[in-house]
Amino acid sequence: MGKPITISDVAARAGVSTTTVSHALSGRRSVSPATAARVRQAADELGYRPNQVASSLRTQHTHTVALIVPDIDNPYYPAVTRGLHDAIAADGYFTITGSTDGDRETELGFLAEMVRRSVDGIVVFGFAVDEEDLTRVVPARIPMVVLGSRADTETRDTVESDDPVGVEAATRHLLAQGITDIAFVSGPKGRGPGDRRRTGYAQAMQNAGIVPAESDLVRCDYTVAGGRAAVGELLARPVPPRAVICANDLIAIGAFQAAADADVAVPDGLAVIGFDDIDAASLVTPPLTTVLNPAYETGRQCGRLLMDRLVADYDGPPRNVSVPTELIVRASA
Amino acid sequence: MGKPITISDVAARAGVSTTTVSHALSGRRSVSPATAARVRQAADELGYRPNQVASSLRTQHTHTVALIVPDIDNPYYPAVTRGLHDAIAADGYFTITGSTDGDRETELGFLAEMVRRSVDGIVVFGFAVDEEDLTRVVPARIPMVVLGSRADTETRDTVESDDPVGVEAATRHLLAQGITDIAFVSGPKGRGPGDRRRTGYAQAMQNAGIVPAESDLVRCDYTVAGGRAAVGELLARPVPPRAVICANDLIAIGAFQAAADADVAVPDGLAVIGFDDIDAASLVTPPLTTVLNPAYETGRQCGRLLMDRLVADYDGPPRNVSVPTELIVRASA
DNA sequence: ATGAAAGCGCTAACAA
DNA sequence: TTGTTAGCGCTTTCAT
Repeated sequence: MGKPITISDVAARAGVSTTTVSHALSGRRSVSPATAARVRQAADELGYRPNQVASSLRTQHTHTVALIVPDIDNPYYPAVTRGLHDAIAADGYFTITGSTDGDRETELGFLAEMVRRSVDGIVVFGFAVDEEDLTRVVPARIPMVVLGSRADTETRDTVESDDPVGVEAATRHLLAQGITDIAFVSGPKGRGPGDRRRTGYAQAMQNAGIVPAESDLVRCDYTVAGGRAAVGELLARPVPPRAVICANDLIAIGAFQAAADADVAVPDGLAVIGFDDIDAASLVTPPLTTVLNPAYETGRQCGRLLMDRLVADYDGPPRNVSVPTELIVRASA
Repeated sequence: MGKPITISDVAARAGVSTTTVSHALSGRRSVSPATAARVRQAADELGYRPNQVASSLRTQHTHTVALIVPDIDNPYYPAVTRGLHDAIAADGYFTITGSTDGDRETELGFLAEMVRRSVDGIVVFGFAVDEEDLTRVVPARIPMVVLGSRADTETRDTVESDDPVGVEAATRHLLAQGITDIAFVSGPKGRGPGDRRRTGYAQAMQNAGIVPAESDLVRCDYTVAGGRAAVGELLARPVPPRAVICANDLIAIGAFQAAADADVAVPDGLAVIGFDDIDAASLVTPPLTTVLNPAYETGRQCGRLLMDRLVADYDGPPRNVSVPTELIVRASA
């Protein structure tokens, strides 16, 4: 029980060389059926487990993919993780995960450590690292998929959900009901996906020939409290908007609270649309109309891009994958 | 750029042996300051990254911990993951994660693969594997922490949240308000944590000298739809209960819907208490009173137990850690 | 304070 | 079809 069994132990017991054991078990070279059987039996009897570390050192492949996210405990990322996992598990790859709090030093340190560990591929949700950091710290030989807007799409494989398209659909959904007085609640300037999402709103309004007032764009933190305050102010105006589209679901749920505060009914007094489709979206009252942020599919696409290079030997130019969002119509709009 | 830099490259450039480079960089043997400086400079100039796989093969330590969960996309597990991560990151350990869908073959396969990869420790949320599987597939030399009720507490390090204590507190919270007509909504018989949680309810009732009617225990799936149906039936009785304690938050949110269906107000007509404190618990209307399932702390304790054996060289008998739950009083009860 | 050399366990030329 | 041998890149005795 003390010493692990090695390939030599198996070779000795089967009366063959280690080479033959290796090939008998991996099937990478033909071995006579009789020998193969003897080897397998010896391996079974000894309870042999090939040492993957030794194999990795020799082959230079670890069958491991690193995933770097800001916070594994934020519901969006577990879904990505699951998608990635499902896309690579079939090829025998596993995921090693790092949660960085979006801190640049932590991101860089984790990237460096993954390089040391010879991971075969990397998926980065980089909040703080920039293109220059990536090229400096990750050797070009390691395939990498970059998410988030800081990626250089010319030189990197990237995956991105088409948030503007989803918000455009959301806006049209309101316009189709004759609602034109629509405000957009974005996140803090320059932080997070709010402004990118807003472009979909702007586009739809423009297509409808409507020019939103400056005052129809407001900002707050990506939180329930932020949404409640921001939409509260909106509703206190002499002419409050008839609908709000929010940069994420938490803000939208804050909008519910603001409406309750102001004795405004949702959706009749105020229509509310969120973004993400978090678990709570279908559980609140009324159920929230929102844009599905396809986290699982995003993770899956990351895995596909990586596997294409690692197992399918794709060696072409960088590819930029866009993952479709989808408007989920519930009761709030 | 093609070839990675190895320790020999550094040694050559610094004009010393690889031994000295190793020691200069690791500090495991004293090196003259002058030499150390030359080595560090050479390493810097070449952009040397020690190969962790080679190091692992030599030292037999991978600084990697495997985490096996049924579904990384279920909000409970990411929180555990985060706790584990935070407990081991300081010591330079990383986590490799597998999601098994609670399938026995998948669990076994993943365990075997982790053994092949020489992980230094394992945390298992095993739904399907039993004690015998674990001993068979995981060598005794690899420290392991087992969660979930199938673990043999005599021989294994285990971590478990004290769900019954939390539910007992929840029950007392109702009793203190003079509410005695309390039903408990558990999960399907023998599946999941429902029945263990119910023991806390039974205990509190007994302590109060109340014998719940047989009919005050009902069962349903751990879902919103399940809760809605089960509590719907409860409310349709000639004498409906004045309160329900639910085996998880989803069931409790289903109870909200059932109350709305029956035109019963929460909490005045029906008090509702859940379990877990999922994100949605504070977002629904009214905010849900629930028992906090300390997922993060659970993960952290797993990490501590492992690090004690891996880093602090603890070699004593198995330890069984109980993580405290906590009643979170909001508006629903 | 430093180095030579062995070897962790495996795979893959190359040879037979 | 099978074996011999040389490493993958590092750490660690053992010597000096």
